[in-house]
Amino acid sequence: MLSNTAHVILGFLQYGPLSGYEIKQKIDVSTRFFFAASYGQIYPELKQLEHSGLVTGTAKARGQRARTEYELTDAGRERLDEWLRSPGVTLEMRDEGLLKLFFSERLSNAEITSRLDEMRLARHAALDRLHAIENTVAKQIGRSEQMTLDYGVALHEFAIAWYERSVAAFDPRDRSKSKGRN
Amino acid sequence: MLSNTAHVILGFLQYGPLSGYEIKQKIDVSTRFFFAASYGQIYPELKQLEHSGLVTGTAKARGQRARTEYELTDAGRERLDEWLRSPGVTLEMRDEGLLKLFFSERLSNAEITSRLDEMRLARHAALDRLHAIENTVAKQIGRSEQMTLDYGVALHEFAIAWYERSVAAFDPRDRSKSKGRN
DNA sequence: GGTGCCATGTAAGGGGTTACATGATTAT
DNA sequence: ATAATCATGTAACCCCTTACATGGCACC
Repeated sequence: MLSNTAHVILGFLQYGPLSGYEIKQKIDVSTRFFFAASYGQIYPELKQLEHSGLVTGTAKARGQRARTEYELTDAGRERLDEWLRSPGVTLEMRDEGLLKLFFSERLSNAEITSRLDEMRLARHAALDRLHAIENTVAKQIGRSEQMTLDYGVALHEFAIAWYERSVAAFDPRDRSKSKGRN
Repeated sequence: MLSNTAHVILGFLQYGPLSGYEIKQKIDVSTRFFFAASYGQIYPELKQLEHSGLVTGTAKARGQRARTEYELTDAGRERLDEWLRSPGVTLEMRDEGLLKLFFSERLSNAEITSRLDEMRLARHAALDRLHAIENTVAKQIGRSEQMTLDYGVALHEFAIAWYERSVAAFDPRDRSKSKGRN
């Protein structure tokens, strides 16, 4: 069984050879908001994928700077396709803000609306990052990549709307208090 | 620094003493959809929290069946409050279905709409579980707990609507294909 | 007497992050 | 010259899940 990180690597390699560094960059400007990965994961995983014969690494130094490009083998492409054609099972989320809200029974309305406001601002920041990505790479990405970006935007917007509704429910008279970005 | 799991434990203990088993049960019918935990986490964490003086365990056997009830110490309550009053930082999600969609550039429309349909059904199942919880415990839970349940329902409904819109975008003429639950 | 729930735990392993270490190259 | 970026990697650690192990109790 391959980890999801392994599948992400295979996924990016389907369009052509990449170095570990480049894969990390791609993740940071695309899947990051619903699937992150770090170097500490990527480099060892690449070696293991090579060991299993799903990718091959080729030394492609740039000047004196060492660099290894990886590309899919036939087995790797097959494995990727198999994964893509099977149902996606894991769906996890960890939302510390929501967790705090859940346990905030004893807090004041002001305190709770502060948390909600912070959550809203965090979502706005995430939205900004997505919009920035849209503006830089959106022209060169495909249909399904565009869809996931779209989902991200819609999701954050949904959350923002929900926070706003909740704040209003806590604080029906005073609508002037929410800080910034309205 | 306490882990989120530790905070969840403290959070549940604020309303009265509980055993590890009971904490796990509570998690499964409440925070589970945005924060899960297993026995392998809970029992060791309880011991560590006791070691740090944030909870105290008392043997409360039921007949011959061993049972340890934990309750918050003053330090534990203080620590919980501190956490509740600070901004919630971590917000992660891992959505394997979305990940597959992202890499599905080369798949057929039928294949992609299959994935979307599976995702939709999974969300429906999650919604059913939330509604079941609402019907059983909703009367005895507080305002902020109710809000998080609410969020869960709204979130799944948002996702379902998005999947439906996306399937329609792929398959504008044939609206009859989506399997079940319409 | 078996099934299912109550109740507690541990061992092994997976998956992941953070911090650190090293060095080349490019832009300012 | 120096900061930023390219590029690769490892060690330590954290958090968590799965599987296993044990046994009492209740109900049919």
